[in-house]
Amino acid sequence: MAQKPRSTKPRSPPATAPRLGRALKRSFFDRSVHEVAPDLIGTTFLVDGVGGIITEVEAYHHSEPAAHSYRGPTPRNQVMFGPPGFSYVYRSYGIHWCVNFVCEQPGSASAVLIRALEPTHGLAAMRRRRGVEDERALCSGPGKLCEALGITIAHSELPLDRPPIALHARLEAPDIVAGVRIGITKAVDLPWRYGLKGSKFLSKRFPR
DNA sequence: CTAAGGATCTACT
DNA sequence: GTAGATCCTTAGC
Repeated sequence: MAQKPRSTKPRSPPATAPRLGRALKRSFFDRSVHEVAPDLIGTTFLVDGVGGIITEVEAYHHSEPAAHSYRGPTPRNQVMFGPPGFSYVYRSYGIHWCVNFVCEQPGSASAVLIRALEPTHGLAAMRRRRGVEDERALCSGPGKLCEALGITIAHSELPLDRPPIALHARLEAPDIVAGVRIGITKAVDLPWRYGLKGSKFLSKRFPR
């Protein structure tokens, strides 16, 4: 007698991580921070294989007072004054780490703050590090995503195209929204925050 | 809403 | 040197 057609195959495997685009080279960052920042939306950012799709960033330029580089080089921000394509990690509010990608020519002192990701790779590691289950709470803020990816000051001043860091190009052009930056008290009106339109993985909604 | 938390920077002595 | 303010945030009330 024919058996019931119930599945003899193993349960469908866990959702596989999305296919990755080509690896980004350091030269990707050798452009205006205002071009690089929106171009980062939709790219995949991994640290030791853990990470996801960048959904939210902010641009900072030395010419405006919200930038750490505004008052010139210091021990903390000196990597911002160096060549593009390197990481800049700083301690925020004495508690969290935040990661930036340095852009433009040496001396331009501009960088993109990575503010949120859609987790796609290494979800178990992220949940363990963050101590929360909800996917939307893993990387929805600059401090949260550093905790989820294991980023500390040890990850500052590293090249963005070498392990442990990897960046992969987006496969399709995303719809991007812009707005004012979050958490700053100076130059508050510059619309230099960029986000993936409609994403559920933002630190905060973009006003319509 | 606010505390937590510690480095960093400015403005002085 | 040292005091005091600030800070690209988050979690929890």
